[in-house]
Amino acid sequence: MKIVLTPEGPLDVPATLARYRLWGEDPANRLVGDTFLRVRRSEGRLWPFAVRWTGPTDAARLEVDIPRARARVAEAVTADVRRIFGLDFDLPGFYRMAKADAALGSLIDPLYGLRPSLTPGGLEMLVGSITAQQVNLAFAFALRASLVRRYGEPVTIDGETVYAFPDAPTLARGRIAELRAMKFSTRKAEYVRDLARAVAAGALDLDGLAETPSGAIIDLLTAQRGLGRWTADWFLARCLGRGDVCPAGDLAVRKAFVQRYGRGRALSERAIRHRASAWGPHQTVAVHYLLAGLRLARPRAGGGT
DNA sequence: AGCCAGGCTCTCG
DNA sequence: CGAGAGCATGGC
Repeated sequence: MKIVLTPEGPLDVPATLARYRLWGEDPANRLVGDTFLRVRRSEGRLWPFAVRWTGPTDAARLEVDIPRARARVAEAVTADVRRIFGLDFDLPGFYRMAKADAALGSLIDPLYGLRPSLTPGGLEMLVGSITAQQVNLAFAFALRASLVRRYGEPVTIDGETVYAFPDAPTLARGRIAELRAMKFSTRKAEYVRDLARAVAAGALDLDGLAETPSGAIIDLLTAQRGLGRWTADWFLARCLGRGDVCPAGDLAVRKAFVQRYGRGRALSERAIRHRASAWGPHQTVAVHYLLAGLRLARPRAGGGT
């Protein structure tokens, strides 16, 4: 089945998807030329799909191809695509607000059409965060890639292999020694396995949080060993797609605030949250622009986040 | 060699 | 509480 999506407002696909290639390969989110490949789990089966894009930033067009799928699966895949390409963020609204902010205003033009890319799977998002704790992102990508190749399920589409991210029961059965061999620290291996166990046992329901207040979600997640405030903030922003989030503890976010708002001086986490709160529902988008702005300042930088 | 990477837990004062 | 050590690896 083929579906066409036309975003409201601008969409720069290469900039939006840059995070899937800037620091390494993600076998569960593949970029092959002008095509994005991923797998959806639905009705107990795996449904690989391909997304191609055409048209200019102001009139982008996404063509989704889901071989052999029927309406129900196609609907679920469409929801995934909307999240991955950040289609539900109000970019025009963000730009109207950003014009009044000296630092954000200067980023509109060079990053026009950049959207936050959301991760459809809650477990995938959290495991990704665990791998990224405290280490450089290239190493984090290598960790995640080996985990996906070892525990995920490969599927072929368009002659390419893309992996379904491992499900909770599979990860829950993972051996610490095996993860250690993949260069996970013992701690991170435990965090991943224990998180997967909690999800598999139904003790932690990551799919039923749509209506839960952010504060309650932060409490819920940080009660799980291995998940702190930083992880919870990014989960709200990049998994649930909430707009009013600023991961103020994030090293790169702090760096961006020093650069744009600190006049060379570091801002406290508190000060960063306070300043970001003025952006209201556009905080998540604003933070992504600030992060991409960091790379913009350097030569040969991409536009991703 | 030594410090830093888009953190988190645990311990100790 | 807040501060500080430890975690494991790779890049510079």
